[in-house]
Amino acid sequence: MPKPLPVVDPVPTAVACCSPLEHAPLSADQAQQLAARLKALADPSRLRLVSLLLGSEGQEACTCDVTEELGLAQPTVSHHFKTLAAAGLVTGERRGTWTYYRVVPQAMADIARVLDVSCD
Amino acid sequence: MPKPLPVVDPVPTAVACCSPLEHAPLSADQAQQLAARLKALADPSRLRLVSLLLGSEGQEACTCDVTEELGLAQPTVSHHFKTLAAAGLVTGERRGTWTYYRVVPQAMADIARVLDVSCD
DNA sequence: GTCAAGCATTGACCACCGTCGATTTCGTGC
DNA sequence: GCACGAAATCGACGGTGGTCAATGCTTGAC
Repeated sequence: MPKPLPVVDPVPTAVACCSPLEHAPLSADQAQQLAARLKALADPSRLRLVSLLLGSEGQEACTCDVTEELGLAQPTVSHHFKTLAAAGLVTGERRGTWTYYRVVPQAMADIARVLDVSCD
Repeated sequence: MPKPLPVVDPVPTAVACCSPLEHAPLSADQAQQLAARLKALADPSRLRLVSLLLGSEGQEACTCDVTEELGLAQPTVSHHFKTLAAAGLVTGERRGTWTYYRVVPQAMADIARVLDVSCD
């Protein structure tokens, strides 16, 4: 196994009121954790994937639904879903032949809150 | 010139009330733009850099101030600052021998707003 | 059981990126 | 002018990541 896709834990639930970026400087570990989540989002294909999920019927979609729209091969889409899931940004549920993915809004909001440094 | 560091423009000022991620699926171009900004943040060293700037006296610092704290060589820190500046996340101002960098809060907030999809 | 369809996994290729040593540029002070 | 210090640039190395073809796995239908 070349690398077990670290599976980021829940999300560092912003400590106090504002962004933890402002106060105590990020430790190397904290920075590593946050960077892992941001890196999962920092790809055009994955951003479009998230966007497609949010804009789909019932805010969910299966791989075959988005493959064509993204112009990517099926394994590539599957790989991106795996990356997003490992970061906790989406969840996948198998229903029959298809696997339906949906965004985890809380995970997105948590990241957004950490980045919002305009509350001072 | 190996690549002119695309210098992302201002920031796509979120269109309406909520995140543009939810409505019309991101175009390839939009996704590319947003990914470029996120990629600039999706690195542990650069996150710590931002954090150090925000936590510094006057919310600014010069390269020599943070080099030691990050445990990186001076050219590496300079490179990270350049990356962040190209994404519009920090600005640098030369004052005498030193160059002082500071975070652009609005740029951070704009990214945060795009990612916050919890308003539906 | 067999077959077909949707997904996941593997392996490989290529590009990009983080890092550093060496060098160069810029600003200050003598 | 010259010397010193801070920062930027250059060149190179190693690692990571996005992509796809080929393959394997799982589910549902017959």
